[in-house]
Amino acid sequence: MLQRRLFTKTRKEAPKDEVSKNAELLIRGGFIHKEMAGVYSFLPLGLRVIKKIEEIIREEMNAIGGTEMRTAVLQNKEIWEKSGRWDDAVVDNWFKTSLKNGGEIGLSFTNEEAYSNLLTQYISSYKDLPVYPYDFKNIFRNETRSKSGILRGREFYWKALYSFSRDDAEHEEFYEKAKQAYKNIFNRAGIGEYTYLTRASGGSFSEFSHEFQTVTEAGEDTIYITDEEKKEAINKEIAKGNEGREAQAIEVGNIFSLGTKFSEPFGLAYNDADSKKKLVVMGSYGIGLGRLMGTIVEVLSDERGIVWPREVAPFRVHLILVSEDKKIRALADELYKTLTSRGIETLYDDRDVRAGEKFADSDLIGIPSRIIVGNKTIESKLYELKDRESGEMREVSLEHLIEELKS
RNA sequence: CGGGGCGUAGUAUAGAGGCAGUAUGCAUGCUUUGGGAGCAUGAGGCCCGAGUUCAAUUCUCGGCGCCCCGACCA
Repeated sequence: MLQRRLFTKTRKEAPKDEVSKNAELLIRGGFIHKEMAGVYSFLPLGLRVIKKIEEIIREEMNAIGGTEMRTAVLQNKEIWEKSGRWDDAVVDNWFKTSLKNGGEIGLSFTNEEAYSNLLTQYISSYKDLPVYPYDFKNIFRNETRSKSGILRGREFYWKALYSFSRDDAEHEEFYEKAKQAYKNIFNRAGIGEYTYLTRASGGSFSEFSHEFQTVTEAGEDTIYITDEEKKEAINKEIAKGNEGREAQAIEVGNIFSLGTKFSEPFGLAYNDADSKKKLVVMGSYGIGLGRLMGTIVEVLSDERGIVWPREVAPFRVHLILVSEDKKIRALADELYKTLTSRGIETLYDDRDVRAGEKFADSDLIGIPSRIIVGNKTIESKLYELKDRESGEMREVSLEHLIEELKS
C-alpha cells in the first residue's frame, strides 16, 4: 500500500489526554482515533493489526473445533430476565435503550444468554454435542471509569467462544485444549514469554477461572508467579499464602467453567443415549482484541515507537525511498511491484519528505522490516534491509530479500 | 459512584480583567535532501450557559467534556 493512501499522519507530540503508553503510541502512529472516553475508532493501520490478531485467534479456535458465527448486539431483555441479569442491581454496566414503539432492549455486554437461548433450538440429542460456537463482535459496557487507553473501553471488539458439552469429563477435556489454544495465540501475538496462566476467582460464575495475564507495569491486576518455567501464576484476589514473585499484569484472556448455570434457566438439555434428559455443561472463553493489541504495544515498544511482532504487524515490510533521483524512484517503484506481486505486504513510503522524517515515522509505526532504497542502492545493487527490533542492517540481493520476507 | 486535576489553533503549550503569543503541523515560494532541515509569507484558536463588571477567554456559579487515584469490573 502506498503510504499516502493511509491518509493518517504521525504526530510528534503525545495527546495531552492520554497517559497510557498504548494509547499514546497508537494515536501518534495513526492506528486509532479517540472518539470519547473509552471509545476508539480503528484507522487503516490499526484495523490491519486487529485483523491480523483476529486471524490468529480464528485459526486457533477452528483448530480445536470452534465454529464461527455471530450473535446480535441488540438483545431482547426477556432472555436476560431468564438468567436474572437484566436487573441493574445485578449488572450495573448495561447500555440499555428503548424501541420507538415501546419495549426495552440492551446492547450486548457478553454472550452467554444469547448462545444458551439460541442453542435450545438446535440441541436435542447427545448426538448434537459437543459444539463450540464463537464470534467476534463489538461489546458494550457502561464502565464508570474507562481507562488506560484501549485496555479498558466502553465499546470493544472481542472474541467469545462457548463450549457445550455432554458432561463434566467432556467439558474438562475441551477446557484443557482451550488452554493450549490460548497459549498458542499469545505466543503468536509475540507476548508468550510474558504471559502467565493464572488461577483466579470465577466471579459469579464458578469458584475458579483461569486468566491469561501478561506481565507489565501498565497492568491493573496483581498476580503472584508460582512457576516461571511453566508460566503459571495465581491472582492476588484468591492468593492465600502469597508465595511467588509479585507482578503487575494485564488480563489478556480468560476461560471459565460455567457448569449448568446457564443451561438450567434456558432449559438447554439433551436426551442422552439412555433416553434420560441431561443439562448441557458449558464453558466460556474470551479475548478482547483491542486490549490484546494495546498490551502488545505496552510490552514490546521501545523509546522510538512500536515494535510489532511479525504475525500481528500491519505490514511485513516498510519500503522507504530516500532519493529524488528519477532512476532511483523507478527502482523503488519496481521493487514495490515485485514485493506485492509475491504476496509480501508492503507499505511504500514514496512521499516527498526528507529521509529523517521517513525513518522516524517508520520507527514509530513499527513494521518488522525496512528496506531503504537510495543512492547507495544503485551503486551496490544491493538492498538495505533493517530489522526494527534489533536495528541490525544488512545489504542483500533481491533474491535474498524476497526469500527472507517470505519466511 | 467517592476524591483530585484540567479544558486556549489540527496537535502541544504560554498568558493577562482591556491588540491572545510560541512551537509544531498546514498552504505558497526559494534554498536544502541517508535520522523529524533553513529562511520568508499566509490561513487557523480562548468548551457551553448564566452572573459580577464600563469591559470576562481570564473572576464566581452551573453544565458538558477529558485525565488521574480509589471503588467496581459477569
